[in-house]
Amino acid sequence: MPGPKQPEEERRDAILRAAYTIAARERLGGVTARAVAAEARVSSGLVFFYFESIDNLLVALLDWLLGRTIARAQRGGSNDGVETDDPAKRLTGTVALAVRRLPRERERVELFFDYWVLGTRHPVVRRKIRRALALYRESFVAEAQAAIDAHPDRYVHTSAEGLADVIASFLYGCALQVVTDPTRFDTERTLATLDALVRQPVPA
Amino acid sequence: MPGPKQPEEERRDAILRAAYTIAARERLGGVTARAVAAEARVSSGLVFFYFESIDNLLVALLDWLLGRTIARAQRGGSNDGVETDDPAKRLTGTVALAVRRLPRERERVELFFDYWVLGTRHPVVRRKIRRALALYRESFVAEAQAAIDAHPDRYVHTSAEGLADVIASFLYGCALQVVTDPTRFDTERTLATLDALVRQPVPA
DNA sequence: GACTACATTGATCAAGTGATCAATACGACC
DNA sequence: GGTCGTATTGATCACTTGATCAATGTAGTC
Repeated sequence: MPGPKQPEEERRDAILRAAYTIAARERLGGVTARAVAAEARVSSGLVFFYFESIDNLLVALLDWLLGRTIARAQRGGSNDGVETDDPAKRLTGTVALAVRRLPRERERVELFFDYWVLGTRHPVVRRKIRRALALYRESFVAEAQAAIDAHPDRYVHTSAEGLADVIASFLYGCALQVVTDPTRFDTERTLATLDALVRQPVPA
Repeated sequence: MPGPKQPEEERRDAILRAAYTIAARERLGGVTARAVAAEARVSSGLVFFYFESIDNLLVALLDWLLGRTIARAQRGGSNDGVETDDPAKRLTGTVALAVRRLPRERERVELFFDYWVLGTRHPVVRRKIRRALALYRESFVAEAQAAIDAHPDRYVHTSAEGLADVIASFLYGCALQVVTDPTRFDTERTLATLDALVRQPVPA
């Protein structure tokens, strides 16, 4: 029974939400035209009517995903930290926040890795993934610079970009471990260790 | 023209090597029965004769890959570092070695991430990947323990396992960045930053 | 040379995929 | 109420995939 049913509500969004539902359940491999159509209670042809190709749908889903994840990461990233006047403490606090958020974000982190693999064949996806990683990295540059400025004697020959890079590496690795083996990864132990590692003892 | 051609040379290994050739060129997604058979100059049926299923072939390839990569990592991991009597310097030297090795190992690291993603759907692969990651992590425990013992005042409430965890996270993140954007990632800058971050100034 | 055990082939099947498209139904406008 | 543009359907095509299997070739044995 063809014909427009709810032209007002954005049918496109409904399909996109259905795609996310499936992706959250069965990962990217489960996102097929038929599966999305079934989930959205829609014919398979309509998926192509709105997105033209499955690749386009996947890219749109990635955009949607990045919009939500990055927005949330930045919202809780720079400003929401613990109130401190010590830039170093502030930076470690930001890192701690990011690590603690990982277990909750597991679903999206998994999808992100899926897209990372997809990006090896899909240039558009690859570009978007790179850009997202770069944005995440750069979100630490400002606080890193402040920390460097506060302890110039310690960070000789160190740039804020380099420091942000190290932080990003650490966080990506934590994300990997969280997704790989959530029960094994001990968030607080890792943070305590990190703290001991970078702690600067006050000169007596 | 059926019939055994070179029964002496292990045909199985030839197929496995062909699978690796394709995987190195087009990643795991390119490893299909027909592609492997063509690369090995063999009929597609023979692939199933030796491996029964493509999943089995992929698992065998993963084993082969892990055997080579882990063996190499352990060979150059603990013993081959710079000669130092300071355990902390020795540990950072080991980490530096691991990071510097990444760009050369890029091909295999990429495949490893492919398998990591595959493991989310494939229990056997998942188990093997987890085990490989655990082995890699544990390869730092001994040196971490030595570093802690040498500076017990610094690493209060810090375990060797926790320290190895942090090191592993950092290295996994570096690996991700190397394969994502090899031209951007600055190995030496990252190492210098890491050094400044964990450097302990001698008390005046 | 016949026989047997094994290796090897390639056509073939079933399942699933993305994509196309003629047919149709609905809403709006005159 | 006709007709026109847009949504929507579902059957259908072309293609790729993993897997199967009867047929066929080869080496070794007696």
